[in-house]
Amino acid sequence: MISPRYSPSETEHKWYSYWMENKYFHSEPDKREPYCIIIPPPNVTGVLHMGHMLNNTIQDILIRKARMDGKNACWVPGTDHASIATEAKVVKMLREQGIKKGDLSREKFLEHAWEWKVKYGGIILEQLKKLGASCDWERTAFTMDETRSDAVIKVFVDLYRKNKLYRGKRMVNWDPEAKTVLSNEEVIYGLEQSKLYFVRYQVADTNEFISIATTRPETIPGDTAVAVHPDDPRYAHLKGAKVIVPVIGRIIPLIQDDYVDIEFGTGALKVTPAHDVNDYEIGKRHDLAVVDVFNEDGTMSEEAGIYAGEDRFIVRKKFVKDLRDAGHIDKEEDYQNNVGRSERTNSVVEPRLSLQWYVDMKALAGPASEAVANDEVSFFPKNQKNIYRHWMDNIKDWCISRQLWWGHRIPAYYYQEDVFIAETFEEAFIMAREKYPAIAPNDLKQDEDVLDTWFSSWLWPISVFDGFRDRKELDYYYPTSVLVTGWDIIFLWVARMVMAGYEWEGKRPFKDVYFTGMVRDKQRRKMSKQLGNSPDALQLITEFGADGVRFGMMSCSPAGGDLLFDEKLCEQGRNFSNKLWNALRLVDGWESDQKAPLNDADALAFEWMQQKLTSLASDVDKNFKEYRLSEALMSIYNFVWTDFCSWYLEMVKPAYETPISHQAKTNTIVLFSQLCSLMHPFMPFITEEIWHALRERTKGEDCILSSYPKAGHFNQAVIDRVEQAKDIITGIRDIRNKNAIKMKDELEVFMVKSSRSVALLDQKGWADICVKLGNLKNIAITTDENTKGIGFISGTEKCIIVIEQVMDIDSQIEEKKKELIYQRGFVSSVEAKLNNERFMGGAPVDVVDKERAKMADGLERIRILEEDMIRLEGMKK
RNA sequence: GGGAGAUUAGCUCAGUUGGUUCAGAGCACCUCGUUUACACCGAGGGGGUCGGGGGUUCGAGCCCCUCAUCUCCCA
Repeated sequence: MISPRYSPSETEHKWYSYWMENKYFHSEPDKREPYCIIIPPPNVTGVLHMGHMLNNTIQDILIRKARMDGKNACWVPGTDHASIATEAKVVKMLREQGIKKGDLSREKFLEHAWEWKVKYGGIILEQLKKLGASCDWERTAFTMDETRSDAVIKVFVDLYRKNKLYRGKRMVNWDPEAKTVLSNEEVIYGLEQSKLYFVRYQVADTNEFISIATTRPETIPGDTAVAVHPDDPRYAHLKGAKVIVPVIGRIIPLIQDDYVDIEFGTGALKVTPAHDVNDYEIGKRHDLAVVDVFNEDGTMSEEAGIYAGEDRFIVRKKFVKDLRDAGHIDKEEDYQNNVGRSERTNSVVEPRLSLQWYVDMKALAGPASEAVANDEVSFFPKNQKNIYRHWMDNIKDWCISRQLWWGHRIPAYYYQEDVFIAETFEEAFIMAREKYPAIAPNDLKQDEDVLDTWFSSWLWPISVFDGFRDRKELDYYYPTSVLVTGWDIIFLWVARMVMAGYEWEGKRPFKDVYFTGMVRDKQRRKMSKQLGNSPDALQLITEFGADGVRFGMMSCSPAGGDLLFDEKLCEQGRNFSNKLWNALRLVDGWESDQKAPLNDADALAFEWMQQKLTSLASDVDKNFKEYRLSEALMSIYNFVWTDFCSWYLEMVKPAYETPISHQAKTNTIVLFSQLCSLMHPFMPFITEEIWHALRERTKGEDCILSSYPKAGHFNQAVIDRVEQAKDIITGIRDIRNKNAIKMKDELEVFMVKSSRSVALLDQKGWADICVKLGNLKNIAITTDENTKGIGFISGTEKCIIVIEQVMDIDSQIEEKKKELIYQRGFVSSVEAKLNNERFMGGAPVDVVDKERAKMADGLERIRILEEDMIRLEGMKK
């Protein structure tokens, strides 16, 4: 006996192992059409969160569907090394053990880091298995493994030789806590409460003062000019003057520059070229000195001249006090300004001048921009195209060095003023020796920095196939079919992959990009660790089953739209699993009779289901093509729950302790199996379980490999006839409800004779279905429109239920009245159209014909309603 | 400051190139129900001036203008 509750945990484990043992997820190039997805590599430090669940469920759905479509499906999994995050984790771990990073050599530190990676780096991949992810695990890649590292180094050297990569001194975003540069994308700006200080600078050799406004008084020691707008009359007389930096005493020029905003503050600006991007530009224009007042950890430098070694924010307070004591503060105002913080460490980002490696993005952007513009790479949803184009049009060079140890060390080797770029030290040394014959190996120093993690992920579609060394697999799988990722990394990752694809392969890396939304909570807040509003992913799986969670994530996640997550969605998924499970219990419990022939009603019910299932498959197919997965899922859900369970199973269900015909049971199993196939990509575990429970399967005859139901022609007329039976049955049930007629009491129903009603009753099995589900004595044609009873309309057919006693006639008359008003409105609106010369002249013929049909139907319904009302009035007396 | 998008039932969203009175789905809600698959259920039902205003058209949820509100991206 099967349990009345579906319990997912054993089932899920059982089938995942089974699939793995049979190597169903593994792909090798062959003659079939490939369908390939590369996973957005999760961070090795990561644990499964809601975003991963959504994203990977989508990929799994697509890859399973492709597999069932007969394609050679390959989903390549892997992780990325996440320089900053991982290094931070390792440093923290070491600190807990009492080891300081600074005390370790680079080699020793990396040993610890690798140890950490081996121990914890695979967690997230194991978690994906719990979700049901059908990745080709034999292909698991890591951005820092040998193959991927080789690709990174090759690409660096290649770009350098092609002159698309350079080293330059630029203002960068500096994270003083991680002591590394950050890309623009890694800086998060937000409004913060701070203070605007008005500071007086004395004009040299006068008693005059000029006041500037600043939020960063601690950078005053780095001032090398004060700037005013050339058109500002307030300061015109100071042209060519010099001013004295307060407290510090340095004499600096007063300059005029268009950049200054006359309206802001006092209209005078302190210029600190070392610590502000705009000031740096001004400095270049006026040939100003650059005084760097900070160390790399955000403490004051020797050059600052004061408070050397103390933190910038502590110094801010101390220095303000000094200024105040010396009478240089005019006033202080509360002020809100945009502050950039490091995405990883949350420390305030410091603009800093430094020598870094850059990729010349303008040199790479052309084909990548073009490809998306002309849909060679198609974005879903489309609106991401604009965002992408805008970024491409305003592209900035990509700073790829990071001052860390965990990552790919930059293959740049320095000697004196020269740099040699080569894949290996040996090669670089040979190059160096050609120029400097006397050089010794120890004289050639490799760059201390590593490369940005994205500099390895942008190669992912190529490097996972070892494409920079061996074309065999690349030629088969590349370009990949679709990339599924969040829109938040469109620039960091997607755009750069497209660039890399064209740069090294001359081809798009993927055909489609499906951008998922962000997972948010019910209040639309992004899920985050800090807020603690993110449910434990694995806990959810335990509670609702992987299928239930997958259903929950997908049922409500429109393509590209944000997903407002609610556990209730998973609950709905679990309930759905249970519904399926009980449908299995029902069918499984049927005793079948080999000799009994298939009756007409069961035959019609089956025919109806088959036709409707083909229609459903057509919808699903269309939705898949447009990545409308949630719509595809919901249409299947409705079909299974309503059409299959509530209608079909009730139609064929045998009476108590009566066997069902063998054919009807077989038909039902065929239908149920097809539904399992349809649902399998969304809910892989329970469908595989039911598939096998329905009947014996031969070896290898598994749901995961079954053929996905295909779109095709279907007989709409058959569908419509049974749909009308459903409508009539619902009408009967409604009248039962309203008149308190028990389901047990059999009723007699007549349909007034018309060509349509006759055709319906001529359909074999049609009346039987109505009789069974409506619990009728009989349903038949009558020519007597005045048959005593209560009438209702189905489509344009008048039906009469023979009843002696009608409850609450007034409210039923009221209902008819409302319906009549509605129908009259309908008819008059159609009439207005038909009487409108311009409509008759302008509208296409088929539209006019439709209007005429609407008119006729409407008039018929009005006629029936009016008669019904008269009859009801008559029953009152 | 520049740009993009949104506004449809209590909530979350569909609504495909204007053409059934078109206003839909799921959830939530209300009434009834211990019929032998399932109360994680069954049957039935109610609910919206499609943000406001104007325009184009024979016809507008859909196209145009305008106002309001919100969200996001970039600086």
